[in-house]
Amino acid sequence: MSAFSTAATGGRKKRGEGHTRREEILQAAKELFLEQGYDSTTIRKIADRVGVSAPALYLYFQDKEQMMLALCDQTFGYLIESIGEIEKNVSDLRERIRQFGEAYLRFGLKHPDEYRLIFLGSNVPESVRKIGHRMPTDDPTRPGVNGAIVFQRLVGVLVEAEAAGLKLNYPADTCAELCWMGMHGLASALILKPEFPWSNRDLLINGMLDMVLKGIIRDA
Amino acid sequence: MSAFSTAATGGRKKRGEGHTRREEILQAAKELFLEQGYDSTTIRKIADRVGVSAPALYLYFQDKEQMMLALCDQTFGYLIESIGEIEKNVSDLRERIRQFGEAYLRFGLKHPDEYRLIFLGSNVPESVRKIGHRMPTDDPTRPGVNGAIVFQRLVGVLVEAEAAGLKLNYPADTCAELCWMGMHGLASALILKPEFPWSNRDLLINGMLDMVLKGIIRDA
DNA sequence: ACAGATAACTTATCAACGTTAAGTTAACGG
DNA sequence: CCGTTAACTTAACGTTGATAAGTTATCTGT
Repeated sequence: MSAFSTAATGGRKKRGEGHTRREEILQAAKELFLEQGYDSTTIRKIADRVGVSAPALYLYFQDKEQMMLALCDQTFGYLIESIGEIEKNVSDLRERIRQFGEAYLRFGLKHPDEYRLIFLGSNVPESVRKIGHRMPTDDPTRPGVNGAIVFQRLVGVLVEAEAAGLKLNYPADTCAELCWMGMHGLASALILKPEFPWSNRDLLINGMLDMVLKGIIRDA
Repeated sequence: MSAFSTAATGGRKKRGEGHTRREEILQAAKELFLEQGYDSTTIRKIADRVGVSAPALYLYFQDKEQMMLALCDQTFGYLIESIGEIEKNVSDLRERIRQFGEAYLRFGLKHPDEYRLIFLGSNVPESVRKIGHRMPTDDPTRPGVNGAIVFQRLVGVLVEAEAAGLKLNYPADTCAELCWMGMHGLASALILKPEFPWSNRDLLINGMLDMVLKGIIRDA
């Protein structure tokens, strides 16, 4: 009776193998979320792609939202990684700030759907929208902290820069907020309105980075 | 049988008075959208508040989305008005740009829900998300152009500023985009994440305005 | 080998949603 | 007072996220 869908993964799992089903569900959900967006990705579509019934998903996730949270944490892990590499490789602090911004931007443009889901809350329940700034101190085991960690790293490098003698125009946290807001403004504009006749993308990126650095760090 | 809801507005309209019903629906929809957001505002809730059945709404609007579009146009009319006043009263062009930015920001913070709906597309169908940049040239009679007009005015003042001798760091349209992106980044951050421990709001606003002007206009 | 126990499912169902079809009522023009 | 039709209503459809309750298959202990 049940038509086998494209990525059905065989029959019932053996005892103790439930976690593999969980990963299959996450994989299918990720594909569908990226293909069709959050709203259009229904529980039933995910279940079909995995090859199980819809209620089976509720054995592994509390609800649709928790699937999204798990996926977002995963994707944002990649951004945290690349930020870690910049911290390791770029010693000049002004340049490090700039590369943070650029990495953030490139990440957003490379993963527009995840970016939307975390930082723009497009068609996502409020609790998902909030995970972009959920603090790790809240409860480090809860999903969704990875979005916030990115911001904390930015504050970190700014504090470090100030300690190293760079003159900031505002307190470090204010500077971090302004920096993030500038980057976020650019990212969200390009992501939300791709059909707008924006001027050259690299010109905008470099312009924004210059603008932010100039606005935050007192000129040498 | 039908329980009269809070704002029920009497019985059936007389012939030719349908447009007043239309306005009642818009008013109820506006209240509910602002109280509960787009998703939570159901057709049935709107109909209840007006005091009619749910399908009656479809006599006046094609669908839920068109109600939102009509409301957004209305609200953005206010911003266009205040921008018009700035154009009339502020002759210094650098100051005019700054006040444009501030007006935009204050407007966004005063009407966070409309802002979200137009510029952030939070829980709104894509066609609603797009009206923030729908060009008036597309079809001036269609609802939703008011969001775009705001941006065009910004381009206008920048072109004017350049003609008047102010030195821009980039082409005028690029400058307008960067300016808007900065303002939008700040507005959307404050609106989407109100529970984040932002530093002082006025400090952020002035900081962003300084940052943008400094980034766009070459120093005198 | 066989009897629970229980992980891993399914089928049936729910209430709520946006929307449509089709019928009803009431106001006006002649 | 009759017919047209604007202004509605009731009933229903197909989908959605989610739950309840039952079923099947695998493992453990004896």
